[in-house]
Amino acid sequence: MAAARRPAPPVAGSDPGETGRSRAGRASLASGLTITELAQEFDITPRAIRFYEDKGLLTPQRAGRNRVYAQRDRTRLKLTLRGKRLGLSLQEIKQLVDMYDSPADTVPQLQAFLQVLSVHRTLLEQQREDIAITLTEIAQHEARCRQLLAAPARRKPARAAS
Amino acid sequence: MAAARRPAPPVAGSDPGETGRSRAGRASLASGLTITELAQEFDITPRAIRFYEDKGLLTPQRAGRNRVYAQRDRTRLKLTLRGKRLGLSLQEIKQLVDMYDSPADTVPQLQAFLQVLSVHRTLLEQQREDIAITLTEIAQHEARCRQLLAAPARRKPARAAS
DNA sequence: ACATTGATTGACGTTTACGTCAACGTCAGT
DNA sequence: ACTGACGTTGACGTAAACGTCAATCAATGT
Repeated sequence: MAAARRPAPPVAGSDPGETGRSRAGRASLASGLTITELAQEFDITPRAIRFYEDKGLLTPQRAGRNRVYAQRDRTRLKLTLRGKRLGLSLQEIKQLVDMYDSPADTVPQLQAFLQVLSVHRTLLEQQREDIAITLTEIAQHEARCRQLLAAPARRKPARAAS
Repeated sequence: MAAARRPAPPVAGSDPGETGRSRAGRASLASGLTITELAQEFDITPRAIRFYEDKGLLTPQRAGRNRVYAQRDRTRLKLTLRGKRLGLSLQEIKQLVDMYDSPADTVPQLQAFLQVLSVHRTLLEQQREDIAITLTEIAQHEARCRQLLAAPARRKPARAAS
C-alpha cells in the first residue's frame, strides 16, 4: 500500500484552512483520524470507540457515513481511558468529561457541578489512600520474597552446588 | 489485560466490636460471625459474600451447614473490598490475597510471586499518577466553579440588583 | 469491470459481579 | 405443634462493557 493523493472530501462540511493531510485519502483530513487510526493510537478496538460514542462520550464529525475524529475527540477519549483505569464507569466518566467543555452558566448548574466534583474527589482520595497502603504492602512482600530467594534454598529446589 | 471496571463501594470496614453479647446461640462462637453479621460490618450483602467464597476469596468454617467467619476471613474480605475500590477484578484480587498467607517455599513460586507483585505495582503506580492528575484537574474545575459563583451572576439567573 | 480494503449498522454472544426469587432446613420461643 | 427469623443451595435475571459475526456500502487499485 502506498500513499495516495488528494482525497477530496466528499460531503464537505466546511473545513477551510487545513494544510498537509495524512497519508491516505480515506477520511482523514488534517488532524482528522479514521476510527481505526484512533483505535491504534490508543490501543483499543474500533468497536470500543463506537461503543463510547453510543454512550455519549464521543461525538465525531462525519465525512459522509464515516466518522472523523478531531482533537476534541482524542482528548475526550484520553480522559475516558484514564477514567477507566481508575475504575470509573462510562456513565461516571461522562459526567466528568462533559464538564470539561460545557459552559455551565446558571447557578444551580454550577452547584451541581461542584457536587459531582466533590463526590469524585472524595472517591479519588479514598483510592489514593488504598493505593498507598497496597503499594506499601506490596513492597513488603517483594522484600520478603527477595530475602527468601537470597537465602540459601534449603527446602525444595535443587540443592545448591558448593 | 489492564485492570479496571466497576466504580467503588462507599468504603465500609474495620469495626471490631467484639464484646460478649449474645443475641442468639446462632453460629457465632468466639469471634465467629454469621454471614449477615459480616455483611453488615462491611456494608455488603450476604449474597456478595457467598459469591466471593465461590470465587475462592473466602473459605469460612462451617457450624453444621452454616458459615462461620473468623478473623482470617474478615481480613481477606477487607483486602477484597479494597481491591475492588481500586478497580481490580475478583480474580486479580485473589492472586494478591492468596499471597498474603501462602507459604511459598520453592524458588519458581517465589519468582512467580515477584512477577505478580511487579505487575500490580506497575498498575498501581499508573493509577496513582492518574489520580494525581485527575485530582489536580478537579481542583481547577472547583476553583473555576466557585469563582463563577462568587462573581455577580450576569447571564441567566435573576439579574443582579445593582 | 471487478475484487479488495475499510467503514457502517445491526444483532447476538460473553464475562463479571452480583440481585432476586424459590424451595427448603432449623433452631428458638410460645 | 406452629411460627418466625435466619441460613443454605440452586437457578435465573441483570447491567456494564465490549467481542464477534453478518450484511452492506463506498472509494480504490488493477
